[in-house]
Amino acid sequence: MKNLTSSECTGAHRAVRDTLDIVGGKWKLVILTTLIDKERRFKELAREIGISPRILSKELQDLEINKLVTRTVCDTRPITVEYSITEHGQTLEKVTTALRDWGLTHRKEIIGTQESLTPVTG
Amino acid sequence: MKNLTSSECTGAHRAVRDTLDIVGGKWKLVILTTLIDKERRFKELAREIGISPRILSKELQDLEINKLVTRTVCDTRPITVEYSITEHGQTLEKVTTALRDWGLTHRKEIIGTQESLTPVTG
DNA sequence: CAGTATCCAAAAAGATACTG
DNA sequence: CAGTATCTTTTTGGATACTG
Repeated sequence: MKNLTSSECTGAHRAVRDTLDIVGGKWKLVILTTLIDKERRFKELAREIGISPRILSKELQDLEINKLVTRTVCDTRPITVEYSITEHGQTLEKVTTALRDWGLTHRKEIIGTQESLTPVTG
Repeated sequence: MKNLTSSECTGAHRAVRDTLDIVGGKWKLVILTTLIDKERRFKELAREIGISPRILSKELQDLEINKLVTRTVCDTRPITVEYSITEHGQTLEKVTTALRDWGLTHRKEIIGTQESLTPVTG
């Protein structure tokens, strides 16, 4: 048997890190899962998820660079912009599911065992 | 019909956020995947993954609070402390796998399409 | 050895006013 | 409306010296 720690894991570690770098922030998955429902305009997103325009703008740019959302300028008056999730963005579903399932499992594990402490989230 | 954005998604969003809060930092999954191989002492971990003692200490405390690792003081001279991954910690494997798989997929998607930009990680 | 204390840098997030 | 500019705060990570 071999030493997994830094041989076989090298590529795996990087891949895991990649994913976390891309969708691991506070807003990325919130935005994406919101867009799964249906496309939104900039301000709709801002309102619905409660995020300031500066942050939202940055997050959407990041997502667009990684081809997870598309940005479409609509020729209206005034101009509106629609953001949609891409097919590639939708491949994150397995990730989201895994995160959600484990989160639920963890709540049971932690809350079932010790009640007063707050090891979870906030 | 109902407004999915903040009704049906509430629990799911929270669960996803929980997981990211718990293992989403720079080191948590690195530490855990290292410990899957075999248990380590404090300084071994510090050396192997290249992390400063202050950060490592904090990360291990977080992990212990969430029952992902156990801390065992060994009655040696001088004292040594061993950290091991728990069974609960090992249930993160599905999460890690999902993150890794998507990271690999994403590299193909991005690198296959556009070569010069660096939308991935660093 | 295992960890804490102190100090510091960088990144992430947020409030808010402003522009085309 | 869709953003950007500016400023501030919070969080995160890190170097390093020190203690039991």
